[in-house]
Amino acid sequence: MAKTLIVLLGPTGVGKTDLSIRIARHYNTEITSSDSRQVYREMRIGTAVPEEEQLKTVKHHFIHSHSIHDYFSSWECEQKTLALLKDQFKDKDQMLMVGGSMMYIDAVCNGIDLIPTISPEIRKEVCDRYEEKGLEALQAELKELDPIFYEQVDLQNAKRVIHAVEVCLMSGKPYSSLRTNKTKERDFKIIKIGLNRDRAELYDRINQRVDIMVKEGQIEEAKALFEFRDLNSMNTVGYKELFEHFKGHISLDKSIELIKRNSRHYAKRQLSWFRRDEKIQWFHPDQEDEIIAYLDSQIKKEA
RNA sequence: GGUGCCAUAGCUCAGUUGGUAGAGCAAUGGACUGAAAAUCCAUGUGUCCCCGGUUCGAUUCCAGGUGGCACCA
Repeated sequence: MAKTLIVLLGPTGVGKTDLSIRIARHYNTEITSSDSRQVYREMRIGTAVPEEEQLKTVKHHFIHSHSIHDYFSSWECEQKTLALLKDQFKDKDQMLMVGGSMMYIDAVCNGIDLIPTISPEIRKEVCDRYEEKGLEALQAELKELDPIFYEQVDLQNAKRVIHAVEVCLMSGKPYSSLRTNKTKERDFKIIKIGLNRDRAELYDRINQRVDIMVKEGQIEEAKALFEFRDLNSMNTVGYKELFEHFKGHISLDKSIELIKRNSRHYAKRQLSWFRRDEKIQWFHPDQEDEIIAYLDSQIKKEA
């Protein structure tokens, strides 16, 4: 039988976690996470990590596996997840991957190109130049270093321009020459289940979830991490807004309102990314039986 | 009960000396290759409270009604 990776994806707050437990138990398998924030053990309430009970019921991987001080990226996600799957598929036919981080999912399913990790020195150098001379200077630099990518990139997006320049400097090659645009072959089958619900309903759930997080101690959790606010891992919805409040820039109510709005925006961006993936079969989270039936039929299909 | 003010987008409001309207926020669509819960781009959705009157034409002016707020009883 072909080994199968079941991917359960969808926007934040849609209800992936609860369903994932049922699916994992149905196939008597474990869960690997594709969530760029739940990997960090210092964050619990604000990232809506699965409940203790759920973690006990089904073994999870890449939940709280790293510290906010660690470097983690979609490349690590791809490498580590593939290694885990290789190991798990020795005695399992199915594995379940759950999470909403678009690029992480993409990295595992399709792979990403080999690009050098940017050294802190280069990152600082390029970011400083951006601060001092502005976006236009970096655009001009990119035009010199990689005229091909210069034509493709969204020039208004400073992060993209900065990163392209960094890669060129780091590798000594044009960034575009490292981008193969090829999908990597996997030696396992992939079935993608997308969860979605009515937009108003989704936003309602998101808003309510934020209120619950606050009740459960999100403010205290964020306060304890305030000193690490400059870490990239702390550039996270549910924390960065509270940091603004701690700095005295906005009221507590305003920061909570912003957490809700930013979560909604994130959900919208996730849907926008997922929509173009034709391999995703979409369901409402309540359609548990339909989902299991669909998975069963797909697993059998090519076997 | 009386007087005054207000009623325009999902919300807060601006505006039209009479030619069917626009800001902020919210919202919507999109992009995305090692920071991605990041970052960037685009988009105005409307019985201008209701009913009459004046007018070629009323969201705008006038009368009445309804609702809200304030003050006086």
